[in-house]
Formats: sequence, structure tokens, C-alpha cells
Amino acid sequence: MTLVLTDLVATSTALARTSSRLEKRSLIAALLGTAGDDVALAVDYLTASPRQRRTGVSYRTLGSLPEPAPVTSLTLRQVDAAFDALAAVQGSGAVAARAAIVGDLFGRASADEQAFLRALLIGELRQGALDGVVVDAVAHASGCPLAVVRRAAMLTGSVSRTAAVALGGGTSALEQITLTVGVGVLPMLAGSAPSIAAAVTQVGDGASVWVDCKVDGIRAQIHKDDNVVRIFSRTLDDWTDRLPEVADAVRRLPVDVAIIDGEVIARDVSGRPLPFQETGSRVARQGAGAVSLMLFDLLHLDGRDLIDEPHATRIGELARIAGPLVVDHVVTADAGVAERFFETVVAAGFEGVVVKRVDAPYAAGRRGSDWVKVKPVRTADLVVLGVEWGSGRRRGTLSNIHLGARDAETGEYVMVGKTFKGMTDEMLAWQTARFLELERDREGHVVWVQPAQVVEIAFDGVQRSRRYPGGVALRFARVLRYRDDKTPQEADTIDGLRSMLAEPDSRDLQDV
DNA sequence: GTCCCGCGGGGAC
DNA sequence: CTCGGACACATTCGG
DNA sequence: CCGAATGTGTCCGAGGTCCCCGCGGGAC
Repeated sequence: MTLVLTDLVATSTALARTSSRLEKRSLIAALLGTAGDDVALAVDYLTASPRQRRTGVSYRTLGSLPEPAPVTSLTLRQVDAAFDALAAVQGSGAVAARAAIVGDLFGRASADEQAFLRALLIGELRQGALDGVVVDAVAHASGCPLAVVRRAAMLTGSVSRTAAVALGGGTSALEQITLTVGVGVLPMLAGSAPSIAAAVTQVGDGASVWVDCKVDGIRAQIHKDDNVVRIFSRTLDDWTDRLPEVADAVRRLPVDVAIIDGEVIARDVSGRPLPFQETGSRVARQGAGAVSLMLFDLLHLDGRDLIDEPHATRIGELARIAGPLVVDHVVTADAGVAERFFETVVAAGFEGVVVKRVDAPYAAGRRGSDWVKVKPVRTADLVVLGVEWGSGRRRGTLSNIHLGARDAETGEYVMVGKTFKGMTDEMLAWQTARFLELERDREGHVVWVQPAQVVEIAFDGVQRSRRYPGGVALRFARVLRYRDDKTPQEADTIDGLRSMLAEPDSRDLQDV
């Protein structure tokens, strides 16, 4: 039994049409019931994650498409084969080669199929169903308990493989899936809280909480099986080759078999974290520039699975085998103590803190309330310089605003970033009217406005920028509120933002 | 013919 | 990465 | 006492910043 693209596209279209999760679930379940051997492929496409992580094809390449075919018989496997071919293309002439494959594939697709494939390749499926809904649907289609399906998905790191096992072998087959050294596990994620006090009461509810120093690096899940070490990124890509020194460090640990969770980060000789940009750069450059490893969890140790053990137990074992690499922490029920720890680690250059329930298991793949992060928040009053028309459910509203800081010398405003975050529907409606009033010019989907409206922006920090003229950009900017009590002349200055940049000390920029 | 730069794709946060 | 909206389910409120 | 309102857990999608690499085309 094989699945035809048309059927998948029909359910995708139906998914987009309804907002009911239950209905989405039954639509997907019905499709999976007919998918036969193509369950995994169907799930990969429905969750907008084709096997081929990189096809080299996106928005730009798909600008001009051939005429849709009036009749089609495209199968999922044929699509998969075309994606394989795309992924294999490299070297001189690659652009033309990809265009040829795309032209052939799309020429065999109907209009609806073209739209679907295009959305899939661009990564903008927007049918209101991804991993969460699909996992639910897999449980329904297979008759397996949702909790069992979820757990299998977390342990295999793959919804599609889980789906194939569930539909093929049912609950008993799913239950045979266990934590396996060498197979990436979905990493446990943290929710967030606005303050230490909130986090401590939310997580601890009166009891003691575990407070970890939060490292602003790149997540790494490390599997050690004697001398064989594999390192997985947060999305479970294999990054072993680009982190040789990390692999060596783990090889030297006094354990045979382990799965460790931690963060990779570039630091100066004193151990102080370097800006995230530096660690990102070093990691991407295949091990150019040393990075160090900071650990905060242990999922498996020498034949013993620890994911269901309490956090405190796991960390106890971790400290035993890798003490010096474990991140700083305190255990307390006192929000004041946690607060002081937070201040200390932030002063030392770390990102903040993660508050953890002491007895929480390792609940992979879920952004639960067992781990809650808190980071310091910066704030600035900036001027709106332009706005962009929104897309998707923000179509028809002026959404993404361009932010400017005041240049005290010239009196002009220099752009330091954009944001679309923090706006309620009400604010969206207000700002589209407001910025249309202030409109000065248009260019594509951006509306340039007179620099008259001040907005209070929250952000995590500033970073060095090559794109923006002031040389700085905001990280994670979001709107707090519009300020009608301030004139643009009272907005915060670009110099003020620049002063928040960590001063690079060239002596310190050494490998550790 | 080579080098460099711009741009697109893809991945971190 | 952040945030708001929406849905599903649990709990509490009000006639 | 039961239906309606309110609260909670989760998911999704709106798009941000940076980085690197590879390809292609223009400058020299």
C-alpha cells in the first residue's frame, strides 16, 4: 500500500480549514490508517520535517514554477526521491541542477500539490498541526495510549519512526523502545518566568527547588559508549565532527557508558562566558576556537537508565563522574537565596538561572513546568521608523515594527532591530491605524512612517551587528507598551544601547 | 583566470 | 529564541 | 444540581537576531 500525494494534500487542506484540534486529530488519524508502508513519510510531511534536512531549495528557488499538471499520480515516494536528488546536488552548476529537479517535480504536480510542496520546502506549512497534534493522532490511529506514544517519540527523537512502530506493532512494540545509547533523545526544555520569586513558587510550591546557573551556549546531548562518542544538537543533528575537543573531554570521563546533557560555550581564560555570537561562530566553524562543556543532567549511566529518577538523584551521579564540569547551583526554598544566586551568576556573565523541581524526572521534549528559566530583562523607549504588513493570521494588519534609537549628536534615529512580539490583537488593530496615519512612504511590504511614535521595548541584551548602521542590534526584542507620554526626542539613545555591549577584552579572547 | 562579495539556505539562540 | 491566541480539559460559580 | 464561566496545560505560528557555508557573477 502506498500513499498518493493528492490524499496527503487533501488532508493538509482540511487541517488548515478547521481550528478544532480534535478534528485535526481525526483527519490525520484517518489518513494514517490508509498510509500503509508510507506512514513515516506521511508523518514527516505532515509535521513539516522531510527526511532530507537540506534540499537547498527555498523561497527564492520556488519563485517561478511550471504550469500545474491537470492530472497527477505523484506518490510520496516519488516526492521523497526528488528530495533525495535535491539533497545530493552540489558543486558548480548546483543552482541550475536544483531548478531542473524542482521543475520536473512541480511539473508533475497539480495546483494544490504545488502549493503544498512549496509550503513544505519553504517550511511554512501552517496547517495548525505539527508534532503535538500528530502524536495525538498517531495514538488515535493506532489505538495505543497517548502516554506510550509520547514516550516512544521522546526516546527515538522521531515522531515518524514512532508512528510506523505504533501502526505496525501496536502498544507492545512501542513499549519495547527504550533509551538507547547512540540514539538522540528529545531534550527536556524549560518554561519561563518573569522573576525568581515567581519561578520559585511556581516550581517549588513551598518546597526546596534546584537552581542551576543558565549557560548561554549551545545545547549538546552527548552519548558515550566506551571510546565512541556522539554529540547531538538540540534538534538531534549529529555534531560530533564539529566538536572534537568536547568529544575528547567526554572520552576522558571515568565512565564507560553514559548519556549526558549540557551546554557548549566559549569562555575566556578566566572562565567567563564570551558573547553567544562567539560560541555560535566557533561551533559552526567545525571546531575552530575552543569551546568548553558545562553539564546539567545525566540520562544514563553504565547500563542504568536515569530518566525516570528524580532530578537530585541524576545530578548526584553526574557530580560523581564529572564534578568539575557541572554548572553551579544552589538548592533552596528561600526566594531570597535564589535571588542572590541569580545576581551572582549574572554578574559573572551567565545568562540567568533555571529553577528545577528537585524530584522531577527527565521529561524530554516537553516545555513543562518542572524547569523554569529566568533571565534579566532590559528595557528601552524606542521610536518606530517603519512597519511591515503581516502575513498568515496577521494579514491585513501592520505587524512587524522597525525600531530606532535616538542619535544625540545628529538628532536622527538609527535602526537597531525589529519586533512583532508582545502585541495583542487589540494593539495590532490600534497600531495599523496609527501607523497608517503616520505613513510617509511605501516600499514593498514595508510602510515607512514619520518618527513620532515611542514604544517601550523589552529585550535580553544587545549584540554586535553588521547589518544595522549603529553597529548594535537587540536580542529577543518584544513590545511592552506604546508610550504616548513620551516624544521621540525623549527616546533612549544609541550610545546608551552601545554601552550595554560587553567590552571585548582582546587579552581574554583566547582558547581555553 | 582568480578573487571577492552578495545573496540564499540552513541552523543556533 | 518570545509572545499571544486558541483549543481541550478541569474546576468553580451562579441560578 | 447542572450548565456556564473561569482557570490551566499545551500547541501553534507570527517572525526576530546572529552565524557559517556554498554558489554565481562582477571586478581586476
